[in-house]
Amino acid sequence: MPRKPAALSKGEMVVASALWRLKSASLGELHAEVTQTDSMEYATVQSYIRRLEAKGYVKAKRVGRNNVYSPKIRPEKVIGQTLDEMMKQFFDGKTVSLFRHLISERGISDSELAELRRIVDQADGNSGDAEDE
Amino acid sequence: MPRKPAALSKGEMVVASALWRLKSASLGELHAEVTQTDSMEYATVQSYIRRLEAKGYVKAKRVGRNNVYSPKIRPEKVIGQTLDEMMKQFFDGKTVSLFRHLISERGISDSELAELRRIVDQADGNSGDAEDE
DNA sequence: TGCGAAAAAGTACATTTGTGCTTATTCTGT
DNA sequence: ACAGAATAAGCACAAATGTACTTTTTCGCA
Repeated sequence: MPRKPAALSKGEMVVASALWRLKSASLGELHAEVTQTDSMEYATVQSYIRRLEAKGYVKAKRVGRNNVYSPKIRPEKVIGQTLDEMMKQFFDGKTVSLFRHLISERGISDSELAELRRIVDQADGNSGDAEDE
Repeated sequence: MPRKPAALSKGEMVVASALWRLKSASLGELHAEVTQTDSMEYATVQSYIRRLEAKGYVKAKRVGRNNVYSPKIRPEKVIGQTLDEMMKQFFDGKTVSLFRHLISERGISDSELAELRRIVDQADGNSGDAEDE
C-alpha cells in the first residue's frame, strides 16, 4: 500500500510551495526563494526539505556537489486535500457555502465579481448543456 | 495590547466548532456533539476545552456543578483567518484564484453552479448599481 | 594535491499537539 | 449526613513541529 502521505505542517508547506514555484532547485536557490516571503535560516529550510523528502513529497538528485530537489507530489493534490479538510470543518463540506462566505462575509470587489461571473459562464458552457449564449 | 490570540490546532478546532454549533454547553453536551463527527474521549475534549480557554477562545461559567462553556470568539473570525492564510499560501491571496480552483480543479455540479450564479447576481445587486427590475 | 568554501548530513532541543489516565471535588438522592 | 455518581482539575507522555547548531563531506582552485 502506498501509505497515505502524511500531511504537511505549516513550515513544510512554505518550503514545498517555494519548490513548486521553482519546479526544481538546489537548497541555496530554494532558500533564496523561501526568504522572498518568509524569514527562515538556510539550515531550517534544509531541515524542512529533509522532512519533506522523508514524507515522500520531494525527491533529490545529486548534481555535482549539490542536491537538486524537485516535487514528487503536485500542488493541486495538496491544495485539494487542504481545501477538503477546511470545507468539511467549516462549511459542512459544501462548496457553495464557501462561495457564499467568500462573497458575503469577505466582500469582493466589482471587478472580482465580474471576473467570477466570467468564470461561472465558462464553466457552465463546457460542462453542461448550454441553452443560450 | 490584546495579544493576538494563538491559532487553533486541528483538535482544538473541532471542539471549538462543536461549541459554536451549540452556542453554549456543558462538557457532557459538548462531548456528545463532538462525537457526532469525531471519535474523541470525554477527557480529551476536556483537555481541548481547557486549552481553548487558556488561549482565550472560550469562557466558562459555573452552573451548579457544571462548567458551562461558551465561545468568546466568533467563528467568522477564525474562519476568516484560516481562509486568509490558505489563500495567501496557495492562491497568492487572490479570491478569484480560489474560485477558479474550486470550479475547474474540483468540479462543481450543475445545480451548484446555478446556485453560485444566483449568489453572484445577488451580490452584484446589493453592492453596485443595479440596472434591471 | 591539498585547503578552504559550500553544501550535506547528523544532532539537538524547547514547544505544541494529540490523547488520555488519575485524583479531587461536588451535587443528589436515600 | 453520607455514599455514589458526575464532573472538574491535575498530571502525564509520546510524537510532531519549529528552529537551528555542529560535524562531515566534497568540489574547485591556488
